Amino acid sequence: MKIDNLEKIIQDVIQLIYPGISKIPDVLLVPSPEGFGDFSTNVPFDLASMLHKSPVSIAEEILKHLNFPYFSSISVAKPGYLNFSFALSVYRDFLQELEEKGEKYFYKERNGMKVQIEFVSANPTGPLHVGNGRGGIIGDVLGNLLKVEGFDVIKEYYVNDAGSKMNLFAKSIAYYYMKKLGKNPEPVEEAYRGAYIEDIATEILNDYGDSLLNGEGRPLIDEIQKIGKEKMMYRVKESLEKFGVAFDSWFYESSLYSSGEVDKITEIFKKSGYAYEKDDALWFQSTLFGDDKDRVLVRGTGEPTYTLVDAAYHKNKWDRGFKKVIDIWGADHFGHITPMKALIQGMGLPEDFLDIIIYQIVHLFENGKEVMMSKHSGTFVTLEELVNEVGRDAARFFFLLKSSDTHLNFDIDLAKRESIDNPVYYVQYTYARLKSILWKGEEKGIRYRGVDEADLSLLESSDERALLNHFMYLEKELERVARKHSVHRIPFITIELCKKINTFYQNYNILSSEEYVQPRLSLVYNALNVLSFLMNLMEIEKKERM
RNA sequence: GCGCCUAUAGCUCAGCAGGAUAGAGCAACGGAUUUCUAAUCCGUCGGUCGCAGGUUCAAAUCCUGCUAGGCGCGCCA
Repeated sequence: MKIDNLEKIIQDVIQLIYPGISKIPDVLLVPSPEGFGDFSTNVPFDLASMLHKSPVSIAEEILKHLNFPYFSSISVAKPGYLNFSFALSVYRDFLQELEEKGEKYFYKERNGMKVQIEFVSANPTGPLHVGNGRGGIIGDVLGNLLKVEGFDVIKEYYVNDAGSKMNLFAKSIAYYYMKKLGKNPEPVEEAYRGAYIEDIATEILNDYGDSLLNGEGRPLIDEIQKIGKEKMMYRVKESLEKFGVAFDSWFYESSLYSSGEVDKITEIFKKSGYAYEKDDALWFQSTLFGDDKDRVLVRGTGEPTYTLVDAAYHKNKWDRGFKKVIDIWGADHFGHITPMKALIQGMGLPEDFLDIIIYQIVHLFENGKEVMMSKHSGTFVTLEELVNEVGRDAARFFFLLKSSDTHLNFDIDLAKRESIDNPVYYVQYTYARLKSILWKGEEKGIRYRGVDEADLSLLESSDERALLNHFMYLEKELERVARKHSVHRIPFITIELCKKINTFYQNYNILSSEEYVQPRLSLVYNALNVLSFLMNLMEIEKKERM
């Protein structure tokens, strides 16, 4: 028995009592405040205005008709709430299923809908910085969650390996390459300056000697761009691996040129009637779709803009069969939302095809001062440095813990200092504690025999009941998190669960509680199921011992 | 100037499909351990939910107007 089913039952009863109501409001069962039973609904309030009756009288009317064995008690509270205490059979059914399926309990049936999540997608012109880590964890965990919710999810990294930034990157490397070969290259304007640029130049020199010099000019730059990109992507992938973010797919911007898709999309826009020529450029009439100005698709020079290529990319996503794509962008890309959504419509794709999650900027602080970061100047803290500093699990947890709408102030000193009492350790510790109960039980010859042999009626304390209710409510909560893409709720939910587990742990010595052993072990056993599921969702390491 | 994000306890932040006394962690103070992991637990202290209006039986949550901070407004990506 799930909460959903109980909600449905209540809703059906309301339909029976008030057949005249055209649209019955959704019955939502939410955890009750302490002392008001297990779950509550405020449906009587919604009905009150429709029926022109007081919420309390409606609640009482509903109460009269709710003769179901699922509720051990139902009561009406002051302004008009309906409070429910669940019968033990509800928990028993639930635990039976949870024990049988384990973590799979939370996985919904596949719904056949293909969803693509595109994130990080940093230009391969430098190492990933801490901001990329934030986008990375949001996409990674959202992808995991959507898989749980039954979607076919692809996590994709869009490699912006075409365009002027890439060219500048190559020139920046070429400068050092030539210099090391005793040439006297012209300094590059606006060059990338990080130490990695010179490192890559050195590597190229070691790998290829002066052989690239033969055809100076374009071919040299082209060659260096190709090699530099590979070397950079190697580093990017390495950083992501250390951070624990894995992609299913790496999509290269350059492939859109070589496949002819960029040209094709240009034709599509020309035929669409939404494009026009002005000042030698091709413009997209995005103002028709709510933009405040039209956008250039093809420059006067004949080169496509990023805007056009991104349109081609999203068309490609659609052609691959995705029914929903979720792009995760840093706040500095905010301005691209309206044009992008306009492009989607301009190409005749459904408006709701694309969701965009914007995460606010990450500010780094060290020694009480903000660290100014810029890829161009080469002064920034890389994701890899951060992971090395605070550890993979702590870094993931820390980034995940804040709503994407909130600016994230990352105090490096605090992160280092907190690494010892970081909430992630609390969660891991809780897991290890539960594990140890089972081990110690084995040693003593006490083994959990399954919920069928546990007398759940002995679980009468509020600590124990709170755990059961938390288990039951998780599924509903995750649905909401998935719908709203608010993955930062997951660590909070996990911490709340751990808090309840630890209170329970502290208040009862489970292994020496005699007739209570089996029912209490059912809580331990299933808490492990639930906690393990949540940690896997976030991909936080489960330590058996700490 | 326009658009978006943010403003909740000393600090870092949850809560915002409107609902019961506004929550957590850290910090401060006081307790709990012959016991399954004290990396724990319990308690105390601490809040005009940025300001002012409005809608509602009910507003931290919705609407309007302000204020402060951030981000964005390229034939860059």
